[in-house]
Amino acid sequence: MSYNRHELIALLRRHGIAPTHQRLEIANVLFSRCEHLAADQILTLVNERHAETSKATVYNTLNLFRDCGLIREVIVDPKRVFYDPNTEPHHHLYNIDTGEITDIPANDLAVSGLPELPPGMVTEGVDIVVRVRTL
Amino acid sequence: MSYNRHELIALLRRHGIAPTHQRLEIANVLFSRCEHLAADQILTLVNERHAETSKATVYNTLNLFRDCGLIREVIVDPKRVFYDPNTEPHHHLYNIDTGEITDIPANDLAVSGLPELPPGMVTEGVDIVVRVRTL
DNA sequence: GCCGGGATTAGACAAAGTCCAATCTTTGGC
DNA sequence: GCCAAAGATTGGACTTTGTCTAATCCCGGC
Repeated sequence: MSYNRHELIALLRRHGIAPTHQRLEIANVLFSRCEHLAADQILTLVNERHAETSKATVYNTLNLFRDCGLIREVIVDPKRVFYDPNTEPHHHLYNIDTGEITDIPANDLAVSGLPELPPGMVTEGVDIVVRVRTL
Repeated sequence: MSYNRHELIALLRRHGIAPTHQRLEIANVLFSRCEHLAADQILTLVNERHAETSKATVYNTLNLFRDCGLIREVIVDPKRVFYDPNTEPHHHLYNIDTGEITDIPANDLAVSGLPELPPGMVTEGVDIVVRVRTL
């Protein structure tokens, strides 16, 4: 799940996103590690060598990537949104002590007994969060 | 699920919470309707007739109620936390268009295929959010 | 009714995220 | 390769949610 510059450009183009400098930097940070990062962490990482990307751009870009299905939002911490470069169907393990987030593949996971949806509604997704604590 | 003043006092006492004026007002707002309310909505509702409860107290009280297991936090909207007076095991249906939150009883709902937890960790809870959209 | 400890308060503060208008880049047509 | 238009980026002000603090208030036990 690590990409070189050309692959990143292709990835963005495939999603209809113009590959600018800043977007490539942000995409690189996201896809070069398989972690769940918050906007402020991404802002720090992107500007680690040379400050060249603003806060506004980081937020714009993350929202854009999310809208284009390139990344997913993970909402487990009321303080901040995390971004997940893994768009395969999966769920999350959330350690409420450390804040650590781990993926749970959706493969052999099944939910039974969900009620019928009210008419005129479509399911957008089912998110499962297993909240754990260090003993 | 509606309580009179005496029942509310008993409810707080049972959870080891001193029943003050403001706490009773807040408990009343929470338990007299079976909705999922955010802190700012509770602040408004509590002060509807006479302004008598401050923002700080609303936040203090909600955190206290949550820590004592009187209410539950629902984290589905990155913008604000909702509070749920229903402490029975259940999950949530979240309409991403309207923001409406509905309970899904956990009775006949089962999740199979969850992986083993890493050693030294205990499950604190499993939250399922079905995100729906109005067609 | 008095007293002490816990509860409440206004308002300052903090952090996450949005908005804006000016400026800079990218891109497609030539 | 060059140019203009469309789109992207920017700093900084702003908003919103929630926390903190130190002063004041009030509840319950005596």
